[in-house]
Amino acid sequence: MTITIKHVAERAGVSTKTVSRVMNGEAHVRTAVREAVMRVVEELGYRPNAFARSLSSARSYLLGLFLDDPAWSGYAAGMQRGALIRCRERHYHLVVEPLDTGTDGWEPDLMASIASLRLDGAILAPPLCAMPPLLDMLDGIGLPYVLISPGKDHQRSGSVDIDEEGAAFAMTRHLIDLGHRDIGLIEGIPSHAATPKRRAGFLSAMHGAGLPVDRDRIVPGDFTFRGGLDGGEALLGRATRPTAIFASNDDMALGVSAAAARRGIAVPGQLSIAGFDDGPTARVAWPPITTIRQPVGEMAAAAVDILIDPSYRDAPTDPRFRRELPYELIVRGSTAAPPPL
Amino acid sequence: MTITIKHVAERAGVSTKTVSRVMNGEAHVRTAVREAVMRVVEELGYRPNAFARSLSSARSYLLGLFLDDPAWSGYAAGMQRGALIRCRERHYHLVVEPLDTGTDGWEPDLMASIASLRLDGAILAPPLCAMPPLLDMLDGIGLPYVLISPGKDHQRSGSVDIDEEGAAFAMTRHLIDLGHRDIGLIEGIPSHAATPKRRAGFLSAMHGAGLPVDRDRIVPGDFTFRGGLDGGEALLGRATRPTAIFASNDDMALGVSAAAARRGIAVPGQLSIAGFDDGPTARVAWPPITTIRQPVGEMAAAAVDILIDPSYRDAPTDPRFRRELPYELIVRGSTAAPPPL
DNA sequence: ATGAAAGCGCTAACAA
DNA sequence: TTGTTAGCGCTTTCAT
Repeated sequence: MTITIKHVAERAGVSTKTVSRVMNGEAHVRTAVREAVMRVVEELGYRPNAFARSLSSARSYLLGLFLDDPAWSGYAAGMQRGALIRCRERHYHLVVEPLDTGTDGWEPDLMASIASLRLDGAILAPPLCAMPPLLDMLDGIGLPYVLISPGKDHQRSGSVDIDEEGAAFAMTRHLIDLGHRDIGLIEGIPSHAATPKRRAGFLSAMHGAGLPVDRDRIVPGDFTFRGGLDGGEALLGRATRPTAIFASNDDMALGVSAAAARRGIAVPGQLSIAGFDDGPTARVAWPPITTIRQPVGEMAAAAVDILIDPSYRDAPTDPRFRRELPYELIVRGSTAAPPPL
Repeated sequence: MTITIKHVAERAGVSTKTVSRVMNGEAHVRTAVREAVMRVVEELGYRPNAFARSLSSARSYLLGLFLDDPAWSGYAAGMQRGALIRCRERHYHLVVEPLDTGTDGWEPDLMASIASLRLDGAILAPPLCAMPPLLDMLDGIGLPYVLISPGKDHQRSGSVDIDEEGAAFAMTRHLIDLGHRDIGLIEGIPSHAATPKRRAGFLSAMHGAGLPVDRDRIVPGDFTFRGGLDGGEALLGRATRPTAIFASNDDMALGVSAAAARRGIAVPGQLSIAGFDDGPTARVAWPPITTIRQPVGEMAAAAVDILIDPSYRDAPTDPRFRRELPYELIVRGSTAAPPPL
C-alpha cells in the first residue's frame, strides 16, 4: 500500500493541511511541528503523489522541451541533459517532445500533449523559436515558454542566447591571425536564427581586416556531416581553393575534414578547418576540431530557471529574463598557419 | 477555462462515464453514441487531463527510461528517440531518468521519482541491466521493467536483445574473409553484458578459422573515443602490428582511426578498422566505419510494447517477452584487404 | 498557526 | 448498454 498524506498526518498528530504546508515549505508552521512532520515523512518514506498534487493545484511541475532535430545531434542531447539535471534539482520533471515540423500534422499532437499534461512551461530549441505560428499558438493557450538562441522574436518572451555574431567574429579573427587571407564559409540551415548571425560575424571580421570575400567562398549547408562534405567538395573543387574553411557547426566541419581526406589535402598543413558548438563530434575527429564552445547544458538550465521563476508568467518580456551566456573559442588541432605560397 | 469531461457529457447528453468509455475505447457503447460523443470532443477540443486519469485509475501512462551513460552517446540518444516515438503512438509518455550509478546517492533520487510519478514501467538500458541491486529494488517495489541487452539476468524479466556474439562473429568473419589473419580487439567496459559476448564471438570466429589470438591482441577499452585512441596506440605500437582492429563500438573505432592517422598509417590500405553499433559517429568519419547496425530505436520501441502489454505485469518471465532483434553487418570504407606482405 | 470541508477531473465498482 | 456513487491524494478556501 502506498503511503499518503493522511498516514503522515495521523502519525504526526496533525492535519493533512499541515503536512501539505511542510512538504511545500510554506510559512506559518512552528518549527517543532515542522520537524515532527519531517521525521514522520522520513520514517514512512512518504512521497507526495505528483498527480494528486497537480490535479488540485494549478501547477503540474512539468516542463516541456520541444525539439525539432531530426538528426538528434549532440546539440539536442546536450540541451536535454542540461534541462533534465536542472529540473531534477528543482523538483520538476521534463517531458521531451520531439517535433517534426517538416511534416504536416504535428500541431494537434503537440496540443494534445500540452493540454493533457498541463505543462507549466516549455523550452523551445532552435529552429522552433523562429516559428511565429508556433509561438502564436503557445501565446494563445497561455503557455509560458523560453526561447533558446532565438532570432528576431526574442522580444516577445524570455530567451537564452550566446553572442553568435561575436563568436563567429572571434573564430574568423582566429583564422586571420593565423595568417589566412582566403577563408571559406559553410552556412547552416537558413531557418536557424544563428545562420545569418554567424555569417555576419564572419563577414565583419573579414571586412574589418580588409579582406575581400568572394561570392563563391560562401556556400550553403544544413548542419549535417553530409552537408559539410558537399560544401567542402564545392569549396575545395574550385580552381583556387581557400586555405581555411569555417563550417557553421561541428558535424559539417567533420564533413569538410572528410572531403579534404578524400582529396589528399592535409589538415591543418594545407587546410585549416573550424567548427562551431563543441559538440561530442568535435573531439571525435582527427585532427580534433577547433570550435566555439556553446554551453548548451547551461543554456537549457538557465531556461528552466526562467520558467520556474514565479514572476515569469506575468512579465515574460522583462529584460532580466533574457540571458546571454559566454561562448569560448577552443583551439584544437584542425587550425594552423596556412601553407607558404 | 479548461474543458472537462463534464462539459462533453452535458453537451452530448450522456453521462461522464460514457464519455470516459469512449475516450478509452472501451466496449459496450453503441456506435451512434460513440460517434456523437466523438463529435462533441472534436467540437470542444476536449483533452482528458492526464493527472486526473492517473489519479483515479491505477495506471499513470508514464514509462521511465533509465540511462547511465555519462557520455550521452548516440546510443543513448537513439534509444530515447525510439522509445519516445513509440510512447507517443501508444498514448504514453516517457520520463527519462539519467542515473549516475558511479556516484553514491542515486538511489533515493530514483526512488523519489518513481514513487511520486507512479511509473507504469521502466526500460533499463545497459549497463543498468547488469546491476542486480537495482533490479532487486525494482522488484521490491513491484515496478515492471524490461532490460535492453542484458547479460545473465535476462531470465528474471522481459528483455530486448540482439545476438551480440553472432554479430561479433560476423564482423570478425568479414575481416577474415578479406584476408586478415592478425586482428586486434578493443573491448568495451567490463560491466556491460555485451563485452564478454562480443569477445566470445571474436574468439570463436578466429579459432574457427584456425587463427591464433595472441594475448596482446586483446586490449581493454571503455566505449569512448579516448579509450579507442589509447587502445589503438597500444595495438599499433607493438613490434608487429595487426592488419585489422575490431573496436567494440563506433566511438572507439574512431579513436583507432585517429591513432592511425597520427602514425601515418593509411586506412584501410594498411589497416582495417571495424566498429559496432552504427551510431551517428560511424558515418561522421573518414573513411566511414564498417560496423554492426544495432537497431536501437526499434529495440526501445519493442521494450515499450512489452511494458504496455497488459499481461506483462503478471508474467514478466514469459518467453514471449524476450525478444531478439536482427543485427546487420554494414560494410563501409574502413575495411579492406590487408596490405601485401 | 492550524484545521475542516470542498473540490480538482477522472475512473472503478456497482446498479439499473 | 448506460448511469450513479464514491473516491484517487492532494491543495484550496475559509474558519478558528
